[in-house]
Amino acid sequence: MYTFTEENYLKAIHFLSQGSEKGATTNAIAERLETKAASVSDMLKKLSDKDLLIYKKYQGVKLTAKGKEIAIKTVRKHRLWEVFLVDKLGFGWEEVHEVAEQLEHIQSVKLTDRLDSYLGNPKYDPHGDPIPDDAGNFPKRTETTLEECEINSEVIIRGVKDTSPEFLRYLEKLGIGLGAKLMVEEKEEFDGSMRVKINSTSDTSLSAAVCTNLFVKQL
Amino acid sequence: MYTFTEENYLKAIHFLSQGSEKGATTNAIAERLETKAASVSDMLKKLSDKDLLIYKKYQGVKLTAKGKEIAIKTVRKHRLWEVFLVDKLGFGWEEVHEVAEQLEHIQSVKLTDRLDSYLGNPKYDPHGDPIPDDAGNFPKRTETTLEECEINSEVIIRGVKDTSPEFLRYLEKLGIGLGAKLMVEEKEEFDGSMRVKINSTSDTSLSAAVCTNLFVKQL
DNA sequence: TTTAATATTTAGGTTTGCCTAAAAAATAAT
DNA sequence: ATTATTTTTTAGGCAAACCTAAATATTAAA
Repeated sequence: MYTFTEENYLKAIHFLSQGSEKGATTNAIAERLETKAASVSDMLKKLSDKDLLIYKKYQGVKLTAKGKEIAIKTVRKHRLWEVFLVDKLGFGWEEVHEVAEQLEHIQSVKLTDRLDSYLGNPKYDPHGDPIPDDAGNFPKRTETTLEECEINSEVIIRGVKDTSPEFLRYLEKLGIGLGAKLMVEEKEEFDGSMRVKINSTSDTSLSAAVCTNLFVKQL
Repeated sequence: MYTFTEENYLKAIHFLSQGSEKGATTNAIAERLETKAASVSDMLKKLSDKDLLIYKKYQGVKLTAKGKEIAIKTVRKHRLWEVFLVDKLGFGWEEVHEVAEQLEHIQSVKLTDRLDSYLGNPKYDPHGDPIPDDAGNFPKRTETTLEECEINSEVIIRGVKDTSPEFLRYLEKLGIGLGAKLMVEEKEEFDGSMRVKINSTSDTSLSAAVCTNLFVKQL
């Protein structure tokens, strides 16, 4: 029905529109898709003709209901496949994205639905990102970051904001994975770093850069 | 590394070269890929430039070692995914081909290998077709068809020559699946049909068209 | 063996998605 | 408010993979 490229554009625009009212800009889309602004302009015209987005020259774009639906369906597939790769095939959470970028374009409603139930209808992917259901609804999400936590609070790692392999590998090295328990022991005003105990064992100092990228649930 | 289209051409040529010494003809490739002969000519030139096949005008084509390797790797992925769909997700054997046509192009050696062992290193796909191993070697195969069997012989269904959904659904209706046991009770000289008992229960007459398309193993 | 039929290739054209370079619009700075 | 900068769009082109129509080879038939 839709090409890989079209789905990728819709997914990027969906992501970039999160929060902002104005939608996504040409340049931002180009950067995210690692292509040139001129190519994006081209493509926006085509997607607009297909009623997948609203496009007025120089004014950025917003997805239509149809465009949003396709974007969310693609995200759903991406995240379900990530769960599959980690839970069933034993991949590390830092190596699933690339493969899921391919698998997300497989067209078969039946496949997606069966996969979903085969995996036990997971609500979050291996990075803690929410998986929309069949109807496109995202599960609610605790969006507290570690940075916001008080001294002496105990928290469970629920997700990461930055999902780059570099960051994920660093967390791996620290022994911080989804579900890990952290105990906040100290907060350094000077640089925003925090001293935490990980899974009741090792003591580590986490930079502010790390703390702001960790979603947690208070215990 | 290679496009979907390239992989599909190589797979088609590999299939059409089975047995015949002369390789595949332009028309046969066009028919199999549901495209036009002119498009095939175009593509053969390109694949030849990439040293994936040997092409001399008007003389048909043969795959090079490299081309053959890609074709077999694609077949391997296709068949592994078919096993996944049937064994893990409960798809019917007549509906997996279409989805596997998409999944076979996913590029990730790790994925293929992990999938293989997750499925228990299967030797045959849901239609009884052999799955090449990591190195591209096909498991040996009993290529007896039901048609060749004598009266009173007992056989197990091992595969189908025709894998069209129509045929597979008809078999389903007859209660004939992979592993089913057949007892040959009668052979009709007139039209080549055979009267068989299926799984020690129902008695049915199978047309010659059906018999020639069933691979069996003698008990 | 010459003609007829079939198979294959060439020529020229389309669409998709990308590019660079240049023009135009929008935003920021003086 | 005019200039400078940045953003976006247009113009013109390219490669992949397809198409139709016409030309050329090959094979089969008379």
